[in-house]
Amino acid sequence: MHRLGSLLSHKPLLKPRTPLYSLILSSTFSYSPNSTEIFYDHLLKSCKGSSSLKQIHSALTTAGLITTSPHLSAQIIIKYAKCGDLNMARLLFDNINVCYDEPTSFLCNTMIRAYANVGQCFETIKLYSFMRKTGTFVNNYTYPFVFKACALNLLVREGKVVHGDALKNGFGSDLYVEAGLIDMYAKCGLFVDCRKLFDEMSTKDLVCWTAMITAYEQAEKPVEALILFKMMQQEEGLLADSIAVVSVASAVGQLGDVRNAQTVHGYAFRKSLIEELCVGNSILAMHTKCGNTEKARLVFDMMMERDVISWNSMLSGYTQNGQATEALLLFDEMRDSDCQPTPVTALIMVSACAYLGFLHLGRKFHDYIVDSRMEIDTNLANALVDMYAKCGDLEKAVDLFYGIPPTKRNASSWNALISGYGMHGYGKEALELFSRMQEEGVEPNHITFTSILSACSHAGLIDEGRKCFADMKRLSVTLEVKHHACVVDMLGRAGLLQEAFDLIKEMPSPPSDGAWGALLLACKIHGNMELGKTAASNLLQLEPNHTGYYVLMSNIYAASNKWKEVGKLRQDMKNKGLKKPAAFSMIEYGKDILGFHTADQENPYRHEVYRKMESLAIEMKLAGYLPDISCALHDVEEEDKEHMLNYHSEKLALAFGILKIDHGMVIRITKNLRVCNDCHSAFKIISHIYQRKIIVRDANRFHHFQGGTCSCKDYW
DNA sequence: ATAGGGTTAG
Repeated sequence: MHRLGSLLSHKPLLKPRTPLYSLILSSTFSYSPNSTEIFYDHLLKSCKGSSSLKQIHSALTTAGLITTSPHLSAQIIIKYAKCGDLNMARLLFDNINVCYDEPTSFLCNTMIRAYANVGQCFETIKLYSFMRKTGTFVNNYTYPFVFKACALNLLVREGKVVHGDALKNGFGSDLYVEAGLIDMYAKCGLFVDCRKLFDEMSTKDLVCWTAMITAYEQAEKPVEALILFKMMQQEEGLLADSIAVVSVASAVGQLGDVRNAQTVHGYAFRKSLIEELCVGNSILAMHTKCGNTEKARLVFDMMMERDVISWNSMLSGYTQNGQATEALLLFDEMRDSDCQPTPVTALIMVSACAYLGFLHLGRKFHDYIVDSRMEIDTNLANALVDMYAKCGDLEKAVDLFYGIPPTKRNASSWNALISGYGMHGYGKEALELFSRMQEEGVEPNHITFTSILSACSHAGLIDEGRKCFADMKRLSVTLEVKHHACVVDMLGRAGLLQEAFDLIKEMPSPPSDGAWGALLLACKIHGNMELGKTAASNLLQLEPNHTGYYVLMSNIYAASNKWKEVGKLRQDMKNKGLKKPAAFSMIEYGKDILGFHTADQENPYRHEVYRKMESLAIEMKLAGYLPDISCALHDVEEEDKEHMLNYHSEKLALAFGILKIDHGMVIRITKNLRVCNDCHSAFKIISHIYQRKIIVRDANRFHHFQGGTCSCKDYW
């Protein structure tokens, strides 16, 4: 930074020439190549690869053209720069400059461009300074390169100095220079300077508008971006080109605005812009961010060509919209395509496995990453830590975390590990890690606090959770609604229903469905029908079509034998066309993942599994287990309820595990819905009777059953 | 003979 600053403050040895002088220069020396030059020019233009370039280079040297033809020397420098051989380009540049009395602007611009394009700001600025020292005319071609280099390296100070030079030399109202400046100020985060410059421009072209729109979009101010886009169309009558569409699509995606998405899509279609790869990609990503994977897939299927960004966008679109299975299927297609997966692809697929809880598949992707020698950067390593934790293999998650070099661990790395410990019920460990994270100088963020609060809730660490919440207020961390919801959940599960309700009433912003939902769940666990009604009526205003809340409330009524109320809720659901999501449990068996529905009639193992379940029921009773029939929803005889409980999907999966999985092995089960009270008690007893370790994942929490107890100490 | 604005992951 300092070295660059001193470079710029150098007084030029020669007075820089004025624009007028350059005009004279360019008209006097207007260039026309001879036939030899045209021949070599052609050769250079058609040359591909560095070996043929070297051949042409030596031919040019032999012919003595390198030092006598400014055109050809510039062309070969451009070519070397494009091949990434900046050193050779520079060597040529220096040699040529020795041969001429003064370097030419064109050659310097060419060299500056080469440096700017790869972000070598130090060399860019050195060369700019060299031009000024030697009195080489700095022109409207030079500035955009310098600004680009400054933008890429966030060198605001240097950029401002060059900005001043541009103004002094009369290039302040060159559209190319101004667009470069807008972009530079935006990328450096100086939005005020950026907007001021933009507003003060007498004429603005499409590029300047797009640069300003992109500035807002990148700063996650999509509303402002769209306002500006409307102004551009209405006040200036400018029509968006493909780059403008890409930027606007991104803003619409941030808003998740379905209607605008349709408008942008329609525009891109009518103007045939959607046929361009990058436009197609951005429209695709826009739809997935609006939650519309079907539309996105339609765009994807219609694309004439696809690059890795198209594939990655579609894959992540599925994963983020809860269609991880679709992502897995699409990945198979990708492997048959001519697109090679990148570390970003791997990251998406690892998150898909995390979402599904497919440990076996997650391991396979991990192997795949290692086998294909993909670079595992911090992001990918974090995703792997998260995946192993969410798939139930906490030890492996911990291993991988410590494999990340301490200097490379960021907040997300710590968050993945902390939430991992929290999910598995290790609240004390999560809190310890939280302290260590801060000791090592990593700033906790809102996700860290969510993980910590939820860890306290899962482990029943009420006092610690309260303390943490108080600390957050003290540390002036921005308390979000979701943090309150975590505390409501913690208090509620612990049976402190009134305190939880008070917290909801005290919330600074209107309670989210998450907060009321946590309270409703607590009411179900602790059988509080009155408060449950309050929670449910608030919830049904916020989320009238959320099936889960209807089910919870009807569970509460059912537990108190209020069958009329249960019937009413059922009728409401029917009228709205809502269906209770089917309970579904999966168990890992060797390399397979086997699924069980409630009272499964199609499972190939159902006969032996049902037999085993019947004998398990007897064994459990002998060990003192009492069925918790409040978990059976149906308005039927007690005995039948008991019977029905035995066919909950997770119990069937467990019976299968006891039958088929070798005794020393952990039984891993994943359920899409929360495990019910009765299954929870049953699993504890079975873990004791059969001396098995059982790990169950439900709704993002783990239960480790062993020796008759559960890691969650019944705070679940 | 050289130029400015852009898409995926977290």
